Amino acid sequence: MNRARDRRPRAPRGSGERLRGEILAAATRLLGATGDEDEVSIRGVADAVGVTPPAIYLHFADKDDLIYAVCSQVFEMFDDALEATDTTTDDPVEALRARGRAYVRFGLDHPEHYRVLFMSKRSRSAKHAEALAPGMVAFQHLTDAVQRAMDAGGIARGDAVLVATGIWTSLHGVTSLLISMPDFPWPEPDVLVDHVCATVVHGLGGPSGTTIPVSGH
Amino acid sequence: MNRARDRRPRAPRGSGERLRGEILAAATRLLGATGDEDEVSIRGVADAVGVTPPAIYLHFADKDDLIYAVCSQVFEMFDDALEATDTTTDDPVEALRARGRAYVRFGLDHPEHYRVLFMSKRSRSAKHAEALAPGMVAFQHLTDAVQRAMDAGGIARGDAVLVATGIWTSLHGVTSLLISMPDFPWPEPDVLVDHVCATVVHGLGGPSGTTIPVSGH
DNA sequence: GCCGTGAGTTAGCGGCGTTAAGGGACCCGG
DNA sequence: CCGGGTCCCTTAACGCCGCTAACTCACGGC
Repeated sequence: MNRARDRRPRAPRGSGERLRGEILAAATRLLGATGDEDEVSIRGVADAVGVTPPAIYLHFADKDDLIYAVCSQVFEMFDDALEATDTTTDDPVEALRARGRAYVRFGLDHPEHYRVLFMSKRSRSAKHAEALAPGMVAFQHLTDAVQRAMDAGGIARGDAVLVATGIWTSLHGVTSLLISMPDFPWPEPDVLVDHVCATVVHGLGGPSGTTIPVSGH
Repeated sequence: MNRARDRRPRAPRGSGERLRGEILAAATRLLGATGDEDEVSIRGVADAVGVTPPAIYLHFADKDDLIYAVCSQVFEMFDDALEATDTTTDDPVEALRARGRAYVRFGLDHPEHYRVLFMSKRSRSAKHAEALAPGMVAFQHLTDAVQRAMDAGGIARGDAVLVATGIWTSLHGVTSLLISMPDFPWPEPDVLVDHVCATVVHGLGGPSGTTIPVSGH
């Protein structure tokens, strides 16, 4: 491993923030390498940075704070990634599907971060809610996209928030199961994602008699 | 707490299995009380039973083995609970919806166990797969129910396994998010579950022009 | 009555998150 | 040129954790 056993040189006077950045970077690297937050230990991070464990606490309140900071960093790109899909099409229904695909892709691209924010058990702290804030923005944007699809007549009118919630939970279901049960005999992820997106969207009504492209065997 | 600090009387000769049962019961109780597997410690379980920690290892290989045994116990009722819904209706599409509602209800009734089996990170051990076996039976039965709905013309024909997978992931999405993000402003769980079930099923096609009962506000 | 064996125990290892207290280099006022 | 403050980090330790090696001790069979 990349152990920096050699003590890191003392930081110059003004730069207390610098260590914070190095800790964050090391933690990010370790979380990515192990794929498991429990494998990322305060002691391990300290060692990778070349510092002693208590030094971490000068910049982060506790381990959760550090982990959330790492995930928060990644999730700042979350809403951007989803919003970017809006430019790919003018059809608001197709836009919903593209958004769904982007959601799942983002989760699979950052499985550990996704797990920490959406699948972990310590979901009641204020820190967690804070780290999750970008996700809440993304939810609002999903609701907006649903409303646009309704206004355009692409899907049946109804409670946009409820419909957005339903879409979100379904996409989360795909994402989280693909992450946590990699050994299940899944169909090709793309096929599954497209199927769920199609099911969810067309299930909302739309032009009557639409035939669903259920991917046959 | 219920600490049984007093040493438990020595077990008679033949009854090695008895302690196993007591350990399992204590672990089940502790998991239910704390709602978090990490809060259930070998030392805590041993203390609750009135025995020293190493005694646990006479009956369980390691902590995961114990936790999985606890969850496995609960999940033996899983498939039964879902299959029981089949007797409630003759309409195979309505049967699918009833099955979906039962799935979510089971997850919410046993959140810690559901989390361990479907949302935890140590999902690669043989023990885990074993504990999950009843869930796999339930998946097969879901696939069968989907096939019946297709045969009856209730939903569009297609790959029953893919469709079942899509239904499962969507239901899991609702269940797992309700468990792990209790503070999100969810709609009433029943409303959400019914909405997702309706969306998923009607999204699969069926008689053209079906109007979806999207629950408006 | 001795002896094997089943059913536990005592003692301890290495790891964890976290905290209290201390030290040493730097900057500034004198 | 020197004393003091302050910032950055260390040393030492506490109390948990999962887990293991080695031992004890009562019971049942010969």
